[in-house]
Amino acid sequence: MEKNIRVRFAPSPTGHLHIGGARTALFNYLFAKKYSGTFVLRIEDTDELRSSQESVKWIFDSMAWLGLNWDEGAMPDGTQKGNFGPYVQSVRESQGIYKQYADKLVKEGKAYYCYCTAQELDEMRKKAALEKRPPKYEGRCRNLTAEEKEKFEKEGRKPVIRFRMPDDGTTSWNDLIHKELSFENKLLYDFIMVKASGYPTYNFACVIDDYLMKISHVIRGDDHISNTPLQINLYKALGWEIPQFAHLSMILGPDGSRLSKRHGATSVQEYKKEGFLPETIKNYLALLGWSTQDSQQIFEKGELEEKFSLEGCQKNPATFDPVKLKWMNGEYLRKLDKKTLSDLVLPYLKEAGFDLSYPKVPLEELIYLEYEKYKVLSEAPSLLSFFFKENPDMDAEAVQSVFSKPSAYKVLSGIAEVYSSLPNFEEKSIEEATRKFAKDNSLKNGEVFHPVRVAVSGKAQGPTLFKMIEYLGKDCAVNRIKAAVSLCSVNK
RNA sequence: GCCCUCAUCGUCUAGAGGCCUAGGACGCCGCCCUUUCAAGGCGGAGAUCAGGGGUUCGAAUCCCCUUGAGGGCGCCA
Repeated sequence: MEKNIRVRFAPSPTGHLHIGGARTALFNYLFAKKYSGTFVLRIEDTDELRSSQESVKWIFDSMAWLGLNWDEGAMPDGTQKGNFGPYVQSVRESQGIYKQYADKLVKEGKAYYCYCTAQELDEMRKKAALEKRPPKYEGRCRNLTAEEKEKFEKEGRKPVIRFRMPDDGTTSWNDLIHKELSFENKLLYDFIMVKASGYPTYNFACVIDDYLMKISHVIRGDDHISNTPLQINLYKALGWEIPQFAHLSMILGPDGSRLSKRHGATSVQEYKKEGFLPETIKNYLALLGWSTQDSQQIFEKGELEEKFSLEGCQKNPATFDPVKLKWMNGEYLRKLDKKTLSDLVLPYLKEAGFDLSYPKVPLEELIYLEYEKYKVLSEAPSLLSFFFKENPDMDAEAVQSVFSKPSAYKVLSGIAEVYSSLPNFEEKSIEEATRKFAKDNSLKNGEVFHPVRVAVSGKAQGPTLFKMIEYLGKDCAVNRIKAAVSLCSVNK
């Protein structure tokens, strides 16, 4: 690869970091890592109405959580890191950076003031639609005379600055993912560079900044393909070198439409809250639109950074599959050691309002008992609840199916005796005693194990039985079994 | 309406003219392990490579058309 690879992620702070945005950030990050380039974070807050400081913070938080650290750009503490700052467009605007280039283009006749109002534009579009013409701006203000301008100014109209698009020829580029892409200039339109408020628009600010920040590769979503010829013409008008472009495919929801809120969780923050690991999100997102030649699924730490390439990127859109995401999270969760898993699960138990002081054994032991069950961290409370209270919630179905067996009463009353006289209340001795009880009473193991499990945990399914009983402790286990005796429908 | 893009199992994908009677992964089904649920192991179903034309000795792979899907046509980004 060429030297001085510089890429950027340029989110607009109008909400949480979306899963699609996170993927764009990830691909830029991976590309930079792969080629030892520089990853820049630029804040594109030129939407005065929707941008917010809060959103900037959310984006920083999500990026940090995912481990997508940037080498240059706006930093969470408000500073600007790097030699091409500031990296916040509103700040750049206030320094007159955009104005300077807009003025230059106007002076050179490559851009012009347009006095059309929003309402007028709207009417023009409606009329065009009615007449089955493309709804593009027809260049009404392209050649305004000084008198006309003066007249508009007197009316108090605030002009915008439009780029004067070439009338003929074609604009094409060799997209790193899509190969040759080309547009006829006559279909392009005189886009607005500077709004009436003096703020730059996306298409304008983006080009100015990518150039000034020496961005070598613009890696962004497919939805920007039609903006690209506009931007390329701007580069040309300015006489600037055009960067490489790579357009990533979109992420679709299960119904085939663009992933959005109605498909469920879409922000990185929501996935974090649900209990997905950042490693999972990174890995899964990487596989959405990219793959290795051997279709590798799980990547160890650092592997993505090493194996990523634009060549492996898919042109067609990918459907987001929450089921596979969960499977993958389970894979990552199972690799965690006791301590790490426990630290991650604890907040969920706290939030569920559990009495964490109730269990007599270390919490990390309890948590680890079910380690291969978790798909997302938020499932932990329901899996472990019976460890944290005097009387477990009894699952009606389990009670019905297990305690209605003729042998249940005998088993539970008998085993309660066995357990209470057990000197060493440990997994091994509990198991031995339980098996012996079954044998002595000519019962199948299952006939004994099942009712005991339900009696002790309230559920038909759960952790390995004897370890679970040990962790509950003798008193607790015996009490629960005794209490369950009364639930047996056949009393003999 | 116009422009652009895309098209391999339900889903993510491998595949860059013969290695493909199309491979992997998720999900699904079955078996094994097992006190349960998982996890794990093994096996299975599942794609005439959207359809139709070409090119070629030979096409999932190249070309054209059709169809379908997505994106854009904002003083949003």
